[in-house]
Amino acid sequence: MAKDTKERILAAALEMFSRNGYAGTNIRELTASLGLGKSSMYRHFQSKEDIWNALLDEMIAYYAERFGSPERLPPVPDTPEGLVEMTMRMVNVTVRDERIMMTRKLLSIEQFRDERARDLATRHFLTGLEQMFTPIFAGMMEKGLLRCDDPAMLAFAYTAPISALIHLCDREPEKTGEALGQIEAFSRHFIRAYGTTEKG
Amino acid sequence: MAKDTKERILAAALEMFSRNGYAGTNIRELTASLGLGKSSMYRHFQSKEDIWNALLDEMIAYYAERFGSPERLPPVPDTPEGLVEMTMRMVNVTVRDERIMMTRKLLSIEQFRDERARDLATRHFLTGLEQMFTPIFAGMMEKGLLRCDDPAMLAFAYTAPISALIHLCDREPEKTGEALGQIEAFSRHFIRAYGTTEKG
DNA sequence: TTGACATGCGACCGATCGTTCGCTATAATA
DNA sequence: TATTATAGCGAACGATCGGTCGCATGTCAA
Repeated sequence: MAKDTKERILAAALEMFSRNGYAGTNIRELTASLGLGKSSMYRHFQSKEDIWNALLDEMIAYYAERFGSPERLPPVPDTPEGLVEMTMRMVNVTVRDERIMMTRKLLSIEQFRDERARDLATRHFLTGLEQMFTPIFAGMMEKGLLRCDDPAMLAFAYTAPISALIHLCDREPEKTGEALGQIEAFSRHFIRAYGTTEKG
Repeated sequence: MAKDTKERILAAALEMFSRNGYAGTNIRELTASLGLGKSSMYRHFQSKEDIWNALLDEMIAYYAERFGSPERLPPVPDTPEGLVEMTMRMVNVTVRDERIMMTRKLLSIEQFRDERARDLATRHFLTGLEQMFTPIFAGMMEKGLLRCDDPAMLAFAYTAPISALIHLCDREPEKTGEALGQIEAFSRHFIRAYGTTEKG
């Protein structure tokens, strides 16, 4: 029961922090949204800032588990179209998953205030995707699916535009469908530009 | 004197909002940073939110004047290297200019809370750069400097990675030098990938 | 049954928030 | 000069903030 409440508080904190920011969130609202008294929160956390730190711990651990482990790497596609499919599968998850979306929004809001949030933001928005796609592109080059080039540079050139459109989905959810279409179009464009065969 | 104070308040608001967010800023600190009494602010603005709205007005007008007008478009480069030079010139300005940097940070923080901030964020981070580079790339294609392709797609593929690295500079200013190097490297890579000649 | 512990609650605390008030000094207008 | 508007100030207001306190309840081991 206690453990459950603690997790529910963290979930509510993620939700409210990602909407209103840390400073814009008060614990009365937060606990009330769980049908909990204001003071009961202090049975589980020492302070508001303690919630923040615990939430960051959780986000960092979640990211490491979900995106950081090497064995979690998606397989190298066998065809150019396989890259598109893999990309769209990943993007669809990352855009629709409420928890991941709230995490991105929270990091956007708090990246300048907290050092750990700053580091996690860089990983979420930039280096993480790049590091994930570098070995994939290296593999595709070995298979002769992509022209030989610096795989890290290609990974950056591929993931940064996709990341920009994911941000657009966070900011303007009503454009999600349109953005997903743009991502797919960009992915095919990318293959046309860097691929070895003429047919996309 | 009055006009001057009003502008100084707006400047201080941009500075503090971009550091601590709207909710994380209090007017006592804000006015104190100007050597002004707490209550004097209300001679110039009706409320804290009024400051916010006036600041947004200013940011929107500033963006339109500085980046929105067609006559402000940079000329089409005559060589591939000219694109790199033009890019680095623009990026250097946009990364070092305190006001533009604070505007980006503010938009990152407040994009989910305010509709006008949301729209301006999309323009700042995505569509603005794209629209600026689309005619440039179209011109470079006409000049035979780039392979014929969809200039809008190329503009997106070019500006989104640069935008991502500009965000990195905002988030981790100590990496600015490194990021500028990466932008230049990416720019040359882009020309190698899409250009018509072999030499970068 | 009893004692200890965990978990919940409402009342309350001091601090801080945005904001208003009454007052003064200055500068422009008549 | 007399008047009026402007712009500054500190004190104080009510509301809300994060956080504490004492108490009630439920669970479970002894």
